[in-house]
Amino acid sequence: MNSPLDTARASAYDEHRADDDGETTGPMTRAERREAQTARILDAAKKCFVRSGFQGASMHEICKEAEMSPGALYRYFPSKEAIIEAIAEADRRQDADLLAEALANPDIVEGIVQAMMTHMRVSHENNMAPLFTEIRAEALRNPSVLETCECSMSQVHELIFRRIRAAIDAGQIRPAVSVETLMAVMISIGEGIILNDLPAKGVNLAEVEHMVRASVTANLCPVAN
Amino acid sequence: MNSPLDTARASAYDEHRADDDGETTGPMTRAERREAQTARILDAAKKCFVRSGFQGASMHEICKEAEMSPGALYRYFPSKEAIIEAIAEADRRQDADLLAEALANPDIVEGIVQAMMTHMRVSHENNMAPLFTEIRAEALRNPSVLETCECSMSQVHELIFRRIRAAIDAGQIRPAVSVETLMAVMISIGEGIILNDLPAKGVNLAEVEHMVRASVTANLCPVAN
DNA sequence: ACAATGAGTGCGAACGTTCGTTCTCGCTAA
DNA sequence: TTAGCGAGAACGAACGTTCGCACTCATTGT
Repeated sequence: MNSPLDTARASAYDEHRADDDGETTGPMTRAERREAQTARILDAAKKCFVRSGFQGASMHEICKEAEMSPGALYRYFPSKEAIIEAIAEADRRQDADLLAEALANPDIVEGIVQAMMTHMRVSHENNMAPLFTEIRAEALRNPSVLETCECSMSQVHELIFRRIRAAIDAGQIRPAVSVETLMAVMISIGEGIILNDLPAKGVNLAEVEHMVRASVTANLCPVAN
Repeated sequence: MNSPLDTARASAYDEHRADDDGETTGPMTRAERREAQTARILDAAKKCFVRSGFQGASMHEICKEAEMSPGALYRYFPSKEAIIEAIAEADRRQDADLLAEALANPDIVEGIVQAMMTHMRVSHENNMAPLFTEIRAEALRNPSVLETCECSMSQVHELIFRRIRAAIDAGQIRPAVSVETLMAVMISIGEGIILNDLPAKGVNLAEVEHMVRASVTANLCPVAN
């Protein structure tokens, strides 16, 4: 009937190059711009997902937050699902890296304590707890998000597992239960602490650390030196 | 233009009275039938919400699961929101009752251990873990669900708080941290264990109980008798 | 040096679908 | 007789996504 272009058009191709911070921005290459726009979308989507949930946030909402039209956004991600996957994967990878780093501590008890405490602190500072909650819920019914979680976590799982086995063989600790149970429960404890975002509730973090250390110590049963 | 009823209609008013189990069902009063239908809807909705999430499940999906038309369903609940609230409230109330019962144990350490273990077992048996995950996520952005959670949990909170204070005053336990931190961390641990649905992962529950007891004991520091 | 090119990018109306909800009417039970 | 219940088509709104076109800019041929 009528052409899709019979209305006046705004002057197009507005630049969005980092006008948020005062950074002086030189010219951008194609690739740089593409990367920046992708990050812009992920940033906006994260905000929307935290605010409204994966299912509750609409593409229009994300577009508005990213100050971008749907047509533009779809140049970067083929679907809403793809954005969800990208965000879930980035979050899980960041978590995994964080845990791996903390667990590098040669003292296994301190490694686990630091992993939990650092994870908790970083999650709070970056406002990740709501996103983590959302990802957990989504993983229950979205196979690709589930796989992302299992994949990134299996590395950490494997890491802790070997560390514990080595410590047992070296006679440093003598847990009363199987390594499988030890890991399952300690991971559950860690996740519970992260999800509850204790720093946001004004809980004394030094005391939390004391409790975490007491729990880990009680379950790993380090032998007296 | 045309009347909404110019097509053939199925013979209406099918009875749904408990044809699922073999129970012989006598005549039902208006009130009984109303209650049964309400329960039928909540049951179906719960299944759908577990399967698809609060936002992902559609009213049509719930209607199909309940074998009921939208028109019929809306006689019992004014909106989808109302169904979500009803389910969240029932779930939280059941949890609160369960915890209160377990905490009645005069031995405070055993009371807390039993609260966690029983809660975990019941959640698994009734397939509540996914629903709990969903409710937690929904509470992040749905004020009425949030209020439901806080209301039902504040009773349990108060209960534990008083029990711990009394035990401290009686010299039975000597925790190293404040009661507030003690509760926040122990509740986090409990929730982490529930959410992870350890029984579904084949974890040895006796060992889990051993670990939970070790953690609680280590943090409450019961004085030697 | 510069016009021509064409892939890359943004816009935003519009698409078809599905959503939560309403409506009307026939049927049932009190 | 009548108030309540159930069916299911239909509603407007909102959804995720697509479309056609305008515009930009790195590359290319001259």
